[in-house]
Amino acid sequence: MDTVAALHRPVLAWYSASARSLPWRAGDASAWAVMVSEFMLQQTPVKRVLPVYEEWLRRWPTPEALAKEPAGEAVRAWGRLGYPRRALRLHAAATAITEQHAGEVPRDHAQLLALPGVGEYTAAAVASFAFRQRHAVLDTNVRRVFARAVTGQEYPANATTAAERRTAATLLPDDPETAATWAVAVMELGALVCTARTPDCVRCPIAGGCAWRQAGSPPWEGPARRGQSYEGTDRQVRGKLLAVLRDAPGPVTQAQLDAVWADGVQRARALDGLVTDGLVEPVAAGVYRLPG
DNA sequence: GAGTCGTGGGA
DNA sequence: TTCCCAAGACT
Repeated sequence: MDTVAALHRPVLAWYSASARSLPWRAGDASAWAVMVSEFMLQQTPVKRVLPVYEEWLRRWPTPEALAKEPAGEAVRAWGRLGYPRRALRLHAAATAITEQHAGEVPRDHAQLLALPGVGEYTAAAVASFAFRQRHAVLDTNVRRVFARAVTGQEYPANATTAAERRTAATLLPDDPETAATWAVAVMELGALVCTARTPDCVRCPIAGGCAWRQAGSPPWEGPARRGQSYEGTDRQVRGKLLAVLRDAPGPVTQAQLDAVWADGVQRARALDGLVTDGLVEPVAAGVYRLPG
């Protein structure tokens, strides 16, 4: 289909001219560096990732370096990025890479997918960005660009569909190197131009062929996207509890934890969840620490 | 498949 | 100010 190939040139040209200079995109960025960035970028804005990423790569330049440290150090160094289980999983992935892959991030997509914390998106992203392989990379940005440009809807559905995978596969350039650049280019287009709230169609290289624009930019009529209530949830309590652990040099007491949330029932439930997840370790009666 | 899991900044 | 949501994974 010429209509397919016709999308490639303008998007690739736009990316060449407009891409952000990000450390994990530098020519000397290792596969490990790419993997660290992908874990951190899951549901987290680039701006907040940057300083933590730099610190992590300086401190742990290889999977082996991270694997040598207690998981709690990874959790502490995660700082306030959010979803701290990612730190635990990244540490576990580093351990698996060290023990099962001779310290080298695997190039094989299936082996990547088998690592802790690596799902469909991250496996494709690492294989594509770090190893320049041909994979469809479907993140929230890409899904939104395709929903608009191809399907003519303002937003994609909540969960990735088979139709989206077909679309992504169809649009993927044949040449692996070109496919890898295409993947990051579409993602960048979604992040900078085809944004969720107020797309900047004036600067969009494919606005002329965008199905959503051609349809008059109709508003989203699908099911309401689920909101993320936060205030008063267990997640908020977990965050407060873990912040106490992160900010303390060593083990903390029950009293220190009790001080951050009034509801004892909810507080106990949240703490129990953190212990179950392996983010917190009981050391003695009423004493807790980050995992050793 | 729907719920859970943090955090903070921009519109 | 309030609300939306930002390169998902896992159960």
